[in-house]
Amino acid sequence: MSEERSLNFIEEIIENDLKSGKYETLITRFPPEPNGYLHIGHAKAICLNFGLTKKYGGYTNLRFDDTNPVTEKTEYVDSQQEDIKWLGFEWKNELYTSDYFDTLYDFAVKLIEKGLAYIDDSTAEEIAALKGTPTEPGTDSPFRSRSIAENLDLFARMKAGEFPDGARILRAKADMSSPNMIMRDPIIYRIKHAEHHRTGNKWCIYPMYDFAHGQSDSIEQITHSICTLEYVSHRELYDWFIEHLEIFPSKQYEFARLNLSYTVMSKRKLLQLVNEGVVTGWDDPRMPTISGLRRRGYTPDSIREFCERIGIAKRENLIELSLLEFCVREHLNKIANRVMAVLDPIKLIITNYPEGQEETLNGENNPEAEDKGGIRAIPFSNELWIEREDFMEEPAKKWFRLAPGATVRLKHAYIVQCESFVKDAEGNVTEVHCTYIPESKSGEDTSGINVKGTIHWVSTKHAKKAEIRTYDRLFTVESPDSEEGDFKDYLNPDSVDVIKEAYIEPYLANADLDSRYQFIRKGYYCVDKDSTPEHLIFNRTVGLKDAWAKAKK
RNA sequence: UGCCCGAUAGUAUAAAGGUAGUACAACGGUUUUUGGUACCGUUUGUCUAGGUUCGAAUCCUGGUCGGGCAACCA
Repeated sequence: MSEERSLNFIEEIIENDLKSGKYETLITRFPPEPNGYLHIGHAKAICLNFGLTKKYGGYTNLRFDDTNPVTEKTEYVDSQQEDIKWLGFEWKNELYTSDYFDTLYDFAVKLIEKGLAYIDDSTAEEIAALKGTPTEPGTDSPFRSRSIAENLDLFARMKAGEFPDGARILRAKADMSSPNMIMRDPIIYRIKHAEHHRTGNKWCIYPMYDFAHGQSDSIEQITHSICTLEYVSHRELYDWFIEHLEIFPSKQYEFARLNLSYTVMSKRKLLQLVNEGVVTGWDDPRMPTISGLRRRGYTPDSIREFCERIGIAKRENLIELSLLEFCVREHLNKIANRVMAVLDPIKLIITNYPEGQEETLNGENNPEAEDKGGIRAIPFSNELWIEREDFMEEPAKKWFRLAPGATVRLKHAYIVQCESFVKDAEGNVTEVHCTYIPESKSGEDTSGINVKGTIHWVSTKHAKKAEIRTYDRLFTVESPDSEEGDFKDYLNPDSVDVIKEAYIEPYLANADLDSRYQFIRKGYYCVDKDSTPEHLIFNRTVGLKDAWAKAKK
């Protein structure tokens, strides 16, 4: 409990600000644009912002940064809220930048009145041409010296809808020769005759990000406005507006965004995968979205733990997927009931176990749980399904499983010895014939025999069928973003493998959407949302560590 | 070419001028009715060249490398 985790740089700033009395209450915000689904990168920002106020007191607002009506939708607002709640966080106020459109308009008027903003009639191309380059200063627009009265009049008429899209824009009169390109008279309002998901057709001019974000922070008295590194150069402008508008001085701090190996994180690319049908939707279990991870079987705890472990810093990073997988295994190991499922079946026939005889075995559900998770009944008979890969005609060295003459334990049941096997015309093994040792029954073993291997099984007569979807990384390379060519050139063709008919023990027939299971020796699985009682579908969240698979290489 | 940000094991992240630590990964072992878990151990690091200092990952200077900035996107 008393882990002395050192502070990250943002926590240091906050502790100093609180200690010095600069602020009494910490107020942060999480400000997504509702133009897509939230992903694991957002989870990092969510855990940071909400985690900070959880730790130091104060509160966190949820603010939808909805200043661009053409990309935003209510569908996204809803999904984003669901995902934040699912992660386990509660916001103080649900707010929208669009709530501030009137105030923002007034701010713009104030800037014009102070001679710090002007209407520019230039085209986008002309503005770009006069902007200069990083090494050469920009040139003043011919409209820069317009009178305040004319600017006021034109701005009012922009708002009134007198001009078509692109005819004019409002720019801040900052510094056309600033070494910071962002300061070269940034555009702050543009004309867009578009319907907004909240304000409808009330507006036809919309503020740009730079003219909305800092002011919104200020209105909400956000003390620490935390964003990612690409906004570093915007900070100068952020402060400039606050200073000239003479409003509450929120401060912006930047941290490095999360990059995860074997996936992509930009909304644009994720949207592309969805639109082009590469994946089945935003919640495809292979997606790094919160909804995808949820459907995949990740728990909120494991994602929060992951965000905790990756840390907060300012250097670019690429986190290994194996850390995320470690976090989910660690949690699932504690909470998932163990069950048996055979994914690639062959028959095991116990020749000395009377045909037609059955017995019910007891299996503890989770050896990691305090009460072992309780016990469940497992039906046993003379004919079982076992995993094809658990039998080897010619055993490799250090092979612990079934092979001619070899003995193994059937989990929760008896020790069996392989006597013979049957192959089909193609040479594939179809049946393994064994004898069992009656006095080796699990829990009451008096046989004195020790076996190296234990394998899982399902009684053929009692087995239920299920579809099993096994997922793997979406891309074949660690960083699809930084490879040559299109990122889609590196898609993993085997990112999903569907087994239509696997056999599962009857206990699983009642599995519900919230349950997590460990299929013994295979991995962690959950019920997919498409599953029905008639057609059960399980998704593999993550496989178990497999020392044997490694040893084979 | 200008400005800004950054650089510590394979990957992340600590060490606020004083023993370079932790986690994941990798490797080896013990335990085990999951080749899982748990536990133990091993390997691997301060970008570079100078300077300040009794002492530098830390401060200073130069260089190198990586990233960002020229959307009527956020």
